[in-house]
Amino acid sequence: MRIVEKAGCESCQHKCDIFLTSKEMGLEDSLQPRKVAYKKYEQICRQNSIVTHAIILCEGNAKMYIEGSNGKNIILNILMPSNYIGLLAVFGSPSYSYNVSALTPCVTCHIGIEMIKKLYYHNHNYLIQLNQAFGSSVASIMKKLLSLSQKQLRGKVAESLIYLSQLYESHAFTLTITRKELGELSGISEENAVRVLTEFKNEGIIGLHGKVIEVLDMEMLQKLSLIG
Amino acid sequence: MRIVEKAGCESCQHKCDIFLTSKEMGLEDSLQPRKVAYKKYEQICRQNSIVTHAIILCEGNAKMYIEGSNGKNIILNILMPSNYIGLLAVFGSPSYSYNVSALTPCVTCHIGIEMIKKLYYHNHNYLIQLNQAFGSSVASIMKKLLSLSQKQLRGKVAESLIYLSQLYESHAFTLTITRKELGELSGISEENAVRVLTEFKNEGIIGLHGKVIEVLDMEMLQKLSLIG
DNA sequence: GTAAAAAGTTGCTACACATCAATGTTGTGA
DNA sequence: TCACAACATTGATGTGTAGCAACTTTTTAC
Repeated sequence: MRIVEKAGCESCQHKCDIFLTSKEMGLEDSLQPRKVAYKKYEQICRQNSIVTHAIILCEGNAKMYIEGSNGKNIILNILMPSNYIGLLAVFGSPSYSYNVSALTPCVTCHIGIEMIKKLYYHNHNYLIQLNQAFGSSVASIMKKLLSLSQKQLRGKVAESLIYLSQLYESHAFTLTITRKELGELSGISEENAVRVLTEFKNEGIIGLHGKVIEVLDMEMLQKLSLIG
Repeated sequence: MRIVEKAGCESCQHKCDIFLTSKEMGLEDSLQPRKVAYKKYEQICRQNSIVTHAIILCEGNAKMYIEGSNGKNIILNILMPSNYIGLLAVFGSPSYSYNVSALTPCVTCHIGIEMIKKLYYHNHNYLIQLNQAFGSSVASIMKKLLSLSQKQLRGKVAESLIYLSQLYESHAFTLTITRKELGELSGISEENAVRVLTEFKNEGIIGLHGKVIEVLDMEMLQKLSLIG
């Protein structure tokens, strides 16, 4: 990781109004937000480490995941600009309860936790936005909980494909994750992720060419996801 | 459910300062908090229904659970006084993402969402408390996610027993849930919940007499939970 | 451009777990 | 107190899924 510029961060300005507000407040330089660049695979934040900044993803794709005691991971989310990264940890807990690492080269915006707290009181709209983002994260974790414990292979993969299709806002998309990671996103093994993808291709539900996936029969995917 | 008194609610006053604040603010009667009584098994809030009140559990035990499309449940938490019930939904989402129902007769305190929003701005300490409770809920859901997807029977049950022991703050406790619900709490079938309990008893890890469980070897439980 | 590493694919096997069934036990309401 | 329902327990069985191994394809790095 390297710091690319001290302040500015126009790319996430539209979202959170942090920068306008920070200017209004006339904050000293050391409290101003910073942009940081990460290489592919680099870890942006680590489970159990202390939260010192709120982080917003400005460019690139990242995965949010938790790792179990046996070394296997579960991917909770794929993060896109301009998602919050530090969000779930900022106010609730002093340390991260998950990892985030870069799937592609990424640029993030780091905002000191002290400044966030000032803004917290200064701008109520920002606060409500933060809480809403928080809430929808919880809802999506709940969904994953159900999916992992009750659905079987095909239902889990179907759900992941629907998720990815919504994430990329298109029926055709290029995966930024490997088959192993698709397995971790679905809570299944790499091998079974491959097997189910092949099945879906053979059944005409999806088109499959390496990392490029095209959803051909979304209705069927929805159905598969629902029945498990 | 029945409304037992219009305001007051001394039992949760120590926790959130809502009532002191509401008096300071001189709120009209219709906005004052209300106490509500529920019978055993009665549902306190329902998945997908609209959130109109923040709810605090004042007396009794309740289970927070989500239900899947196949009718099977996952119990997220056992709630004790004075846990928040509506918490995860209050600011994040307009509707509940889970169910809560009474395991024993319960008394709750309902606070109109409008009043919560007023308090939100009026008392910053309350706000921070709320966010911290929110955060620890998220952390516990993450833990469950890992447990469900990576541990096997004995590890899951061990984790549930540790959870219950901490919940009741004692090595010996009387379950307010059935074996089926212990299964739902652990993400396994009722039959296997029974089998593992019997195993643990035969191995001298726990004492077992119907609903009364005594943890005899907490260290072993911790170990079992960790290795999965 | 070539070698090495990473990612992807397929078949086979073992087993952990859910499910079914039968039966015993406890609790509850008339 | 009796009858019925809910809860608890144990054994037998089928199957969904992880893990292993062998192999091919793609990507990465020098």
